[in-house]
Amino acid sequence: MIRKAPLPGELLSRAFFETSPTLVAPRLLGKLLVHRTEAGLLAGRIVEAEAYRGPHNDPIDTAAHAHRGPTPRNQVLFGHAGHAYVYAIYGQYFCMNVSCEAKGQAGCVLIRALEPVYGLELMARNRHMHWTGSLTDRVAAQLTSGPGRLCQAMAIVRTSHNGVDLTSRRSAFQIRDDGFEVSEVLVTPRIGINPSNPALDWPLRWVIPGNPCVSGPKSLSGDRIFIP
DNA sequence: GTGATGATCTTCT
DNA sequence: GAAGATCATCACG
Repeated sequence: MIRKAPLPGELLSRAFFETSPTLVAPRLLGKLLVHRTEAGLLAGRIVEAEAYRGPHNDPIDTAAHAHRGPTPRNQVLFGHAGHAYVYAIYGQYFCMNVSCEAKGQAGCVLIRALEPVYGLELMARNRHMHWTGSLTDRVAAQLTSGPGRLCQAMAIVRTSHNGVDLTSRRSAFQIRDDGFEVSEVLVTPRIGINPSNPALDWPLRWVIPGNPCVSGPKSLSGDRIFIP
């Protein structure tokens, strides 16, 4: 029988995600988002993530899709943890989240940026970019810096991936730990929140400092946190 | 490098 | 009917 090549690292368990997104988001930094496609293996290291809290918290996170309770769009967020929540935004892009918390409670982590690791040429094709064969910092950022860009590069679309269990061995779409260690992260407010939103300044965005693929304004400041 | 603008369409009110 | 967890492009300094 034909045996598929082993995927890098170890699959993250559901327990990893069955807690507050404010704990999950920083822990996801350095992990691999992996997508096994017909055209080849795609994978990127998570370098930026944001937490969106469920409506059971006080005060309510009014920037979160789940803040008014379940709707047809956000129902995945109220199910089991570790599932992909993929939605369309601004008519032409997708954003990819991982559901957190126990079943019945919402909460998720938005994956905002990756550092490309596997399938670079295919990522470039997905992004309609010319592939030169060398991965400069600039090219890496053009591939997967930003939630819309990384979905395009990783071939993530709502119709195929919304609701997929990222913790299943059978899934072509997973998050894995290849042992990469992150010693220091930066916390900042989230990107793209409406200025009139009370949650505008909540420090719920985590990045790997200095990574070329981190999105958003470089001027955005935050606090450094050292992970023991 | 930074900042403004338009594209484009789904979702919820 | 309005807003939106964005991006590419263009002007400007």
